[in-house]
Amino acid sequence: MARVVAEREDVLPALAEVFRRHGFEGASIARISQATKLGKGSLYHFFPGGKDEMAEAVLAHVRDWFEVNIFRPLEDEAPQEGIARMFSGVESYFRSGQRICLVGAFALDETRDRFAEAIRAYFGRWVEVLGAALRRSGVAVADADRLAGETVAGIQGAIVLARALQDEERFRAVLETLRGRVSGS
Amino acid sequence: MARVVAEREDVLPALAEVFRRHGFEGASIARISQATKLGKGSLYHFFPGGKDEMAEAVLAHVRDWFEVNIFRPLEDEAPQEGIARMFSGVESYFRSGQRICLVGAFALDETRDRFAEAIRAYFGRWVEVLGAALRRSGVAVADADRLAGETVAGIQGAIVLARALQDEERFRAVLETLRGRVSGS
DNA sequence: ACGTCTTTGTACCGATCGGTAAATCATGTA
DNA sequence: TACATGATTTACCGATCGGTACAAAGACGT
Repeated sequence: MARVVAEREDVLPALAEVFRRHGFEGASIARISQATKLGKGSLYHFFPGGKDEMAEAVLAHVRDWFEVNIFRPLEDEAPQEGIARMFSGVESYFRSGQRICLVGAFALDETRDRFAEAIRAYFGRWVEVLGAALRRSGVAVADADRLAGETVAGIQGAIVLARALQDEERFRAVLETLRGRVSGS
Repeated sequence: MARVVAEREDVLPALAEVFRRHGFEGASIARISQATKLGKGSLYHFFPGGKDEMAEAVLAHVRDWFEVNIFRPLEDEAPQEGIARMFSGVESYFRSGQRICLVGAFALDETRDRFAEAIRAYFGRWVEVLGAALRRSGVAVADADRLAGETVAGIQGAIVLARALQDEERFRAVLETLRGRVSGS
């Protein structure tokens, strides 16, 4: 009874990796079946809505992870600590740019329209909660939102750049610079 | 005789749009045929190498545009002018984040491996040429490369963020901030 | 008008696509 | 042991995938 939910949850990380590597269109059911070690039958048993439901579940799973490990600390802890936790959390989560941001990737092509709400919620909350932390740390209200947007954009761009140049040091360098921006000025 | 090349060139913008909207895997031959108004026969006549050759041609075409409109001005003009031209050029080229960066999108999923050289060359040259302009404008050698990377990453991230939030004002705001970074500090 | 070379439309190929259906298997309970 | 319920395997569906073959049509110099 609890096992059904548990097993579905257990598959989400592998499922997420397929979507990350191949994108929504490139993630074929055959590939998903292989990566999750679940046959087609089981797959459609756990996700009757097909690929769309799988992607939706993965997006929710990612969102949950960020909620617990990034967003909530930004809200609850002291600004400096929350922000420091965000940078280190992001760096290890994205494996220095070797692992991409699933939500960011979905935002780029036409699959964005299919999952518009989940994508908007993820980035909207990130910018909002980081902006609030910045305000609490003394950044002027007029600058906080702009600085939050610059930072989130910078992280997403760092992933693109690091993958393009195949240089994870570049990812760390950009994040280091961003870290200086939010604590310095 | 010259017409053959000319027609192939004429199709590249429409071809690029298909890859932009659907990604490499999502850009089916049927969709490409429809967008370019070229039948399968003509398509494989102009691009005997199939989809891979089409994508390669599009990447080269994009590269050429940036070479002429962004990279070379950064090299040839005064640093401030070249940089200003870069920002305004990028803003109109990406249509305030409504149009994505094809090269950046390719860098994210597994199609990166297929076109690794073209992708690396594009971003490598961008960072390099922007870094050189920054050095000429007086930025310390130690900071120029880092600032260039931050800027290019910021632009890529701004596209992601603007599309995710469906807010082109956000794109302009991030670019405005980046503009201040490279001229200010 | 002719022959040549480029361009196009169309039919077709095997493979794979996402998804369905139903039979079978495993498991826990009464 | 008998039964119910959840989980899995397997075969199959029509549609579409990327790509090929080839003949008809068009363009063009002579």
